[in-house]
Amino acid sequence: MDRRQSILLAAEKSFAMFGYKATTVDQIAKIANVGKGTIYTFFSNKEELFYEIVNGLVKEMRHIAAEAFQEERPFYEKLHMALTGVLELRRTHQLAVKLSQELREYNTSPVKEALKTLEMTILTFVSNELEKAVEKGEVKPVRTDVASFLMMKMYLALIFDWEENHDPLNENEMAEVLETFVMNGIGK
Amino acid sequence: MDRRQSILLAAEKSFAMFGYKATTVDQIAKIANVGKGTIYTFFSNKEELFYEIVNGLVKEMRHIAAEAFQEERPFYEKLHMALTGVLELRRTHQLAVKLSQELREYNTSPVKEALKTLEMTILTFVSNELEKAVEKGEVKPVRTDVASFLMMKMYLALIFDWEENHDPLNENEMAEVLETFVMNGIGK
DNA sequence: AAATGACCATTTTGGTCATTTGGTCATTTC
DNA sequence: GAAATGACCAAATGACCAAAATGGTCATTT
Repeated sequence: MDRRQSILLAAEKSFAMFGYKATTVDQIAKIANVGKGTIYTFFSNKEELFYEIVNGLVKEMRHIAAEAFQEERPFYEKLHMALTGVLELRRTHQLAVKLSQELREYNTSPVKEALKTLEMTILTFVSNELEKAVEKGEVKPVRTDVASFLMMKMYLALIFDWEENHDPLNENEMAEVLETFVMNGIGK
Repeated sequence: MDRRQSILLAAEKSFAMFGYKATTVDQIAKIANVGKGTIYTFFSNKEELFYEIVNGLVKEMRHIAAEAFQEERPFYEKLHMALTGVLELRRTHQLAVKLSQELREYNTSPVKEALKTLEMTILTFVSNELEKAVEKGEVKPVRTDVASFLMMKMYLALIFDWEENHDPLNENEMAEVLETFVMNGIGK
């Protein structure tokens, strides 16, 4: 079996199980059935290997978002599908979950980078799509960078923070209030 | 001078300078020119004393928000003034700033509580005012709990997180995009 | 009756040192 | 001879422990 591939698989498994800090290169080598040195012929160090793994997640997210925006629908429906899809992955994917926990607990610096990358990926994607929508005249002209930032923050807040202090919302309740703020506002 | 008062003053100064963890009861006593035991005749322990101080901040915030909402203006203008005012205090008040730093660095648990209280205070206030506005017919009917949560999160995000990865916005740029999302949405 | 600080149990700190870790490279393998 | 390996090393980590500091109490003082 492809050695590089089995290293990546082993690393993904270990990072997802134990996080970045608690994963040792030795361990990855063991799981991958590979000498430790071999890892360093494919990756220059542990951190690079880690980013390679994270990059997989990034691609997965972009894929989900891209699929949502590919459909023939109103802008907001596509946006909603993309953001909920991407953030649901972010919320359930074992690696992503483990990394969030590690960040809270240890502030591991490469993990911070990684999660920031994930967020930036989503943001960039949304920002581009919003720009297209503005150009097509589907939505009002707005500062797309700020607007997409706010939209993502709203989704993040409802999906990740709401339940901290409130009873859970069902999908419809969430969708409804988000649509209000994004598309119509609460003004009369 | 009133002993209780001078203890509170000393505590506020010390918490604001060094944070909760790094402030010792001995130190407070020294600054207040008071025996350590005296502190325990007024406050049952360090934590309670701390909450007393935090409560001061809470009151200050409520005052700022209440003043904003007292004016005779459209709902959104009052909301904007209240939130920017309150969050500006939160962003500049030495104690609040120090506590945020302490939370990031040490996750000190009473500090976490305290900052959560601050956030809850703002949220409750906004929620109540929004409810009034809905009843008066000034804004659309919405789930006020979720709506106020989202509005606060938007303001928090723009005021505290935006500059992490972007060039600063001036007041007008901020106000403009926030008004769009709160009152009008980006839909045509 | 109110204030105090010496006192105590518990926690935190600072420093040491054995163990572990990321990374290298001389040797082995195919 | 190119690729793989694991023994090896310097650096980082964390278990350990003595010493210091801390929150809180209470017998004594004011």
